[in-house]
Amino acid sequence: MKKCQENYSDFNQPKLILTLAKPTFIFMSLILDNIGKHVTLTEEEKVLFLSKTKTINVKAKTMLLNAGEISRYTYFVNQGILRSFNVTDNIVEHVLSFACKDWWIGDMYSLISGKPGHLFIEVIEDAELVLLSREDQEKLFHQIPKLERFFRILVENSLVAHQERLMDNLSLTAEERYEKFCQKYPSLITSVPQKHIASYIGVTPEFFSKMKAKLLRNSSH
Amino acid sequence: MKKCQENYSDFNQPKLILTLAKPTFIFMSLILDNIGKHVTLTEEEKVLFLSKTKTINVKAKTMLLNAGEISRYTYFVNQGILRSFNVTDNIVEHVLSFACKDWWIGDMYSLISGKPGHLFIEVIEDAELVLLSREDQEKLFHQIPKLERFFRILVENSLVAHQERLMDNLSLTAEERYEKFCQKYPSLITSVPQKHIASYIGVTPEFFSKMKAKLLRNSSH
DNA sequence: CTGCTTTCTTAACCTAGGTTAAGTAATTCA
DNA sequence: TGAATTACTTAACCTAGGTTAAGAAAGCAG
Repeated sequence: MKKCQENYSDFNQPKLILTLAKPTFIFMSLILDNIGKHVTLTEEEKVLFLSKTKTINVKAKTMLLNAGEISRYTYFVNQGILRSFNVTDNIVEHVLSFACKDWWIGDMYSLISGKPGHLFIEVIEDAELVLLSREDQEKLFHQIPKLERFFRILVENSLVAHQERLMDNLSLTAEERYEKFCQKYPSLITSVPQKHIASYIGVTPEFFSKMKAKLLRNSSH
Repeated sequence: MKKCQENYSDFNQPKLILTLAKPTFIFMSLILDNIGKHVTLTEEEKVLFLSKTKTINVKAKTMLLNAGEISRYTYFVNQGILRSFNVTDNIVEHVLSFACKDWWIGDMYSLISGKPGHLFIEVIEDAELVLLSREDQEKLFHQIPKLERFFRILVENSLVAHQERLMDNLSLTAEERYEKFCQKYPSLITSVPQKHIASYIGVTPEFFSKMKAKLLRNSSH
């Protein structure tokens, strides 16, 4: 737990230091494949869609979005790891979601309301991201109705996942929630600081540490 | 807390005892007005949409959906109160959501996966409901793209609400969550059994009762 | 109106997880 | 490489909320 004041405030002046990049060749079709899981676009539609996106490289620790800012972009992860979280009492962080390769992340509240959001979005591991602005997204919904279908399905799935997590938080112990986390995000277990995992499942880093020690003790003997 | 076994099992044989009803005149346009909040349909589109819906009257205590069943319908509430909940260890209920006049409710997981769901949907107060089957809904998405837009927006809003509730559960006390509940559902405070409110905010009925007594004591003097 | 069922309350006791604090291991960056 | 920061662990103590149980109140069907 840390004072977020000091950590995030210096982000305000220099404004996003990032590298505009031609999408790395091996990732060019990752986002199209992702869309292809739910709808089939024509070649022309693919080109039109890609023309509205920007691809950027961002270093670990970059804060892509601060609470209180209006969010314009939805992010698709070609590579790397991000997290979104909020901060209560200026101190305690709560991780809302992680995003790794082939996942989408954004501040839906700010995107749809156009108001300042409550979320921070931070790069945990150097990342290559595809950006889609809400403005372009909505234009694309008119030009390519299949894209609106795609995002409708994407949001439906996300809603179901959030409903399940809500119920899990009400009915499972911290240990059981950790087990589910491990199933859902196996790749993250070792690659993000465990205090963020603790925050995601809803316990303090201290309790998480105690819990993990207990799990080890029980499994080894 | 009760054994759900006895309460719900008798629902299986007689299958939905309900009254097929012409939508009550005063509610005829409630669902159209609701849709009109986000998209504008032509008169023909309205007629087409309504032709795919059924309106029914259901008595309090009817179980519209049991966990383990495949859910075919999304419900819109013209009048009355419903709740959706799951049951863990065959005993403990967790309320996922309430729905009163002008709200939508359904088991999104089962609807989109086509698999048996985990939710029960129960009528708390005699209700008039508009039913839309997933099958018809998807046909309508092709015939009236604006309807797909409407549901995309509806689900986006629902996602934001669920994200906020998730964060609230991680960061607020039971008392603060109750306060938020009162703001969000003022009409329910007195009209649903308070054990359901306790469940919604994530505490036991006993603790809820204790908490309420404390609030009263503090406010009165 | 009456008995039965469901809901609500109260109270004593319990526990999962939080807090504080201090020390140890990793990272990071100069 | 080594000082400084950040992350993790451990342990003693604490508390919000759970559990169990029993009685009171309120709904409701006959």
